[in-house]
Amino acid sequence: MADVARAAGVSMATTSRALNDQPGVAPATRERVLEVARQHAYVVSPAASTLSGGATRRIAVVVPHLSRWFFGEVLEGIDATLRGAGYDLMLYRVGEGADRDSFFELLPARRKVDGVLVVGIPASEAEQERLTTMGVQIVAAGGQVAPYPTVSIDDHGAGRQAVNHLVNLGHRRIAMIDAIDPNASHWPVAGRALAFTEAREERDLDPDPELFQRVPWSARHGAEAMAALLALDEPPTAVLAHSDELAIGALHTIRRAGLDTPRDISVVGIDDHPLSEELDLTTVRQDVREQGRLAARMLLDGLAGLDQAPWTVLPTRLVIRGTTGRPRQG
Amino acid sequence: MADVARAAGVSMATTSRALNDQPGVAPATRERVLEVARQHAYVVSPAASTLSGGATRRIAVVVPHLSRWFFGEVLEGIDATLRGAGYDLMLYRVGEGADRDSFFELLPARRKVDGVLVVGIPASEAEQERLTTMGVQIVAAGGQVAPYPTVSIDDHGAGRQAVNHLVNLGHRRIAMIDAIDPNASHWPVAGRALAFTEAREERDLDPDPELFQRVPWSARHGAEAMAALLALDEPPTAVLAHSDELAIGALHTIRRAGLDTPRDISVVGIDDHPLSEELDLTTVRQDVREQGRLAARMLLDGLAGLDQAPWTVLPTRLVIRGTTGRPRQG
DNA sequence: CTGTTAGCGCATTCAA
DNA sequence: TTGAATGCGCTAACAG
Repeated sequence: MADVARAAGVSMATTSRALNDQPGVAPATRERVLEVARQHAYVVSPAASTLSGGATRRIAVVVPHLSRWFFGEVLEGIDATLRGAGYDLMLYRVGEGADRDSFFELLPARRKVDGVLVVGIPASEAEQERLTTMGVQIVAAGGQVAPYPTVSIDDHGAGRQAVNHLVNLGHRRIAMIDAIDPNASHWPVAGRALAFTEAREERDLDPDPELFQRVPWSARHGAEAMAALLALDEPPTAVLAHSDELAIGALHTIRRAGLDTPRDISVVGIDDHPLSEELDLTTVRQDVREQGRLAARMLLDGLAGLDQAPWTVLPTRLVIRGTTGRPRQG
Repeated sequence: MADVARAAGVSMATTSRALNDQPGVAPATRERVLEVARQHAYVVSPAASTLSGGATRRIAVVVPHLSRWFFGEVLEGIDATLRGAGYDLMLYRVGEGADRDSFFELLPARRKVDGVLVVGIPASEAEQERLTTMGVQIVAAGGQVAPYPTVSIDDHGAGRQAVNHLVNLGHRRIAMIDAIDPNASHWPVAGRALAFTEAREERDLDPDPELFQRVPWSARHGAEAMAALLALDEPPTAVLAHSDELAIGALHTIRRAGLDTPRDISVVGIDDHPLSEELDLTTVRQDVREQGRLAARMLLDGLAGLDQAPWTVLPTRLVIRGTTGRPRQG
């Protein structure tokens, strides 16, 4: 930078200010500095900036999975917002247990990032406090309630939209295939299952406990759960799946059994996975990418000292496609 | 670090050496320094290390997409290897055009990372040169041939495995649904289509050009392409899809048309997408996560000054499931 | 509006 | 094997 300063005939301080869009530089001077910098193909060293008390202009994004559609989609949104603001994205995939602990232990102390975006897993109060006391902003995204700024959908409401759709079609013997994430000690999106159990009482559904299946998150497990449901003495007339991936597995079991949707059984999922449109799956749509965008925006706002909404809830919408219909004998 | 040095009764130089596992420190001294550092919950400032001539211990991973299964899976592999080596992962999603240019322009000059892992998109020679001259290592992963270390599958071979399977079953009127990525100027995995066109000649297949469809990468487009194929005067008896996502779309069109696989038509994909097992799709399996692991390992080796394999090709394997069989009048 | 000065925290010479 | 000194490149006070 010294070279640029000299070539522009100004001091390093002015150069720094010009390069960082800071106030207190005459427009003409600023332009001259910028021009010289361009000629020298000069770019500031982020390491030096950081060391000198500045920020890192890096954001850590913490996810429990990478190969699942939801997380990729959130990342797209986060990436777009961060890049637009000139921030870099550091990706951390942390599971539960040791590597998670070490993550929350080491990251803030090392001052590697200005903020943390936690996606899909709740950070404990201790972890949160650890971050904020180190001056690191934190925002969460994706199905959870947290004591810090959060953007998510209303999982409980989404579950209701799905169940109500089935109930309104006339179904009474409704099953749910719920998901449990083996990689998470707390399951953030219990709201979907809650909506189901509530509806069971409020809308006078068949309370048979065998109609509630809980399996790991995968199409295969969805298929197995569906097989178990079909094996019941009296199979359900409709199934609510915690996610589209589970629903897709269920659909396949139904087909293999020689049954048809929605003639023999209805299936509704939640998410609106890219393949769902093609598989004609009725589902509750959420805008995942937008959640990423918003969460990143909130984090950036916090970094800028602006007020943040404490909890933003994005709407969901029932998308009726071909896998749901009235039960057989109306 | 000064505090630690004082508390341990040694100089900063010794402290630095001890903390960085460098030679020239008496075991006893090293242990004492480490112990003091632990008590003080001290961690080195990466910014200061970098500034002082050290490396960043950061790797940039460049991908064209984030919400597609393949890229999430590669990232899982990369992340695992990088984390194990104590490196951080900076994620860059770059498309084509302006933001891509600016990426390759700015990243190396800013010395933000020690190396770059390019996934799924070929870097031009100019871009590659720009990186290496700035002292940044580069390794590629995923379906492409590049003038620098690369790990991929043999796309041509994978295509062959798929076509041969169909030919061996007795099919002669075989169609291909190829993928074109609207986000990429160069399409790296042309090998799959090449295998198809070659087999057409070598194995005496029906050369009807209408049997070759090329569509954007999505289940929906796969479905549309399949509809076009079914609308032909003489539909194919088998279809090779460039990827499982396209194949899944095709399968759905087939079902909607009241046809059955493999009775009326056979379908084979490439990838072994997580949903393929559940949908019983015959496919050619590739180990995507391993590609990520290996690519990261190669990059790390290069950084360490070790020899790198110039081009590593991972095996693929035909997985015969329920969507392929002999043609109707065998 | 601009310049001067003083660190930021570490790795690395070169001596001892 | 260890220590003292130097500089990495920049930003933030403070002065002018």
